Amino acid sequence: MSAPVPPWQHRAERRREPKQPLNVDSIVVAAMDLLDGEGLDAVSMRRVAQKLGTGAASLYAHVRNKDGLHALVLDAVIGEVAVPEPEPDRWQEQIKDFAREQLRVFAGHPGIAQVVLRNPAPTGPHALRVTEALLGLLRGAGLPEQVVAWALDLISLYVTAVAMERSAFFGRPEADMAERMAQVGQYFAQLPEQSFPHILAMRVALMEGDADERFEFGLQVLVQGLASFRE
Amino acid sequence: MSAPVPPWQHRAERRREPKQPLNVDSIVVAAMDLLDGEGLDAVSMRRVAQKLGTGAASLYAHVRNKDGLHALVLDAVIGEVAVPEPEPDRWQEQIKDFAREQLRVFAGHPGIAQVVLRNPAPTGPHALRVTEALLGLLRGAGLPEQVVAWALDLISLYVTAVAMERSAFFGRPEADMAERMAQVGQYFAQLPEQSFPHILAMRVALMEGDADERFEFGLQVLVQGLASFRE
DNA sequence: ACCTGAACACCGTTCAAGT
DNA sequence: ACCTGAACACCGTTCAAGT
Repeated sequence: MSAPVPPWQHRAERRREPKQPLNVDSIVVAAMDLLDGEGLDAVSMRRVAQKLGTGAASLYAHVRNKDGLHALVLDAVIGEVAVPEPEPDRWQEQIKDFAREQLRVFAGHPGIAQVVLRNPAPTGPHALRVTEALLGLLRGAGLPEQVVAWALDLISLYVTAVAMERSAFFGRPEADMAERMAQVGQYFAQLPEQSFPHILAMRVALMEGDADERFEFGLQVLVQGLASFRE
Repeated sequence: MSAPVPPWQHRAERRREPKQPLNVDSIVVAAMDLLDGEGLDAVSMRRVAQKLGTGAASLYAHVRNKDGLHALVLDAVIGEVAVPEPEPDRWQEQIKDFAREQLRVFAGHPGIAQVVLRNPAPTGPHALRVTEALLGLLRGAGLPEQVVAWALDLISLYVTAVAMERSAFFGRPEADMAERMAQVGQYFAQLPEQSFPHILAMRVALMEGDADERFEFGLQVLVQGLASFRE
């Protein structure tokens, strides 16, 4: 028979938090907290473990490795993407809406786009749901089958790349996008005209438009380009 | 007067290499060697310094930090991109050729595309040369000025994103792209038909085409989409 | 089966000290 | 001005040992 544990020791053992046992869900939640607050670089095995009151080694019983954890976080993020019911008459606008929605969600989790670009063709449950929905939109648009299949990847790639560009400025309030572009504008203005006539002539147009306008332009090019494949 | 250095000590001091003094060029060359052989992740301050027979701290007299070094390497890579003389009659084909050339160069330096996505709008001397040339192509195409300006970014973004996707498979001979796609195909085939009718119906088309065919499809969508803006 | 601390082999960057 | 070693504060992953 062992002596009962005195209460001050009891409390010392669980002083941090209720310390429920580890599981995949709590790991993903902790990882998403770090992602949203500090960006993808903060989602390290050690930081996530620290947030859960344990050591990095403990996570390996629940996730294969850091890439596996990032893939789980990515699917959780994709779970936030709302998908529409197809209305074939307005397929162009629906594709744009879908792309805007996906960009909005990705932009809310800075750096997550990088996981997509490093792990092409995600196959988590939520990614499948979104793929199915986007295929539904494209198949109602009167496009050849092969165009539908490749357009799926092309649209995702465009949205993902834009999302990654945007999160490049995360956590740098001083050197934010507007200021950076102003600096580039100054720089262009003082280039030698003989070597860079086009850049100098286009100097104003090159700086025109905020991030959203540029994204919209790309969407317009995409859907117009796709429409040229209609049968 | 000090005694002359005995020859065995003299040799001991410079036993590794001729050990010419550090400078930016030799640092960039060493970094590119690592990049080409092992990918961007190998281009660390410590590995580059090791290749030059010194310590990481010594590099900071010549480059601001790791991001600065990566930016210098990026511009050196862009220096390999050949640019054409504009022939306005075949602007669509010239834009495609330019994109193919840029992808070819980026693919030869695995991971470099990531530097572009993290540092939008590169302004190194070679980047300027390429920008000037691409603007020349686009301005001869009869597109509105604002379309030319935004198309410049859009084309670069597409090529960069594809390059990054491709280098995701660098150094993994086993899980190479073809095998990965075959696995995805198997996975799609066993999905429940009620939940994923579009994916199942499109299963063959989704797997069709190699990386180059998909890139060409995207180029076609881009130039067709741009052409819809002609005045 | 799950959890842990310690260890291993890495990082980027700073700094005082040397030349 | 340039170079250096050591230090600091981080990494991912493995492993023997615990429960």
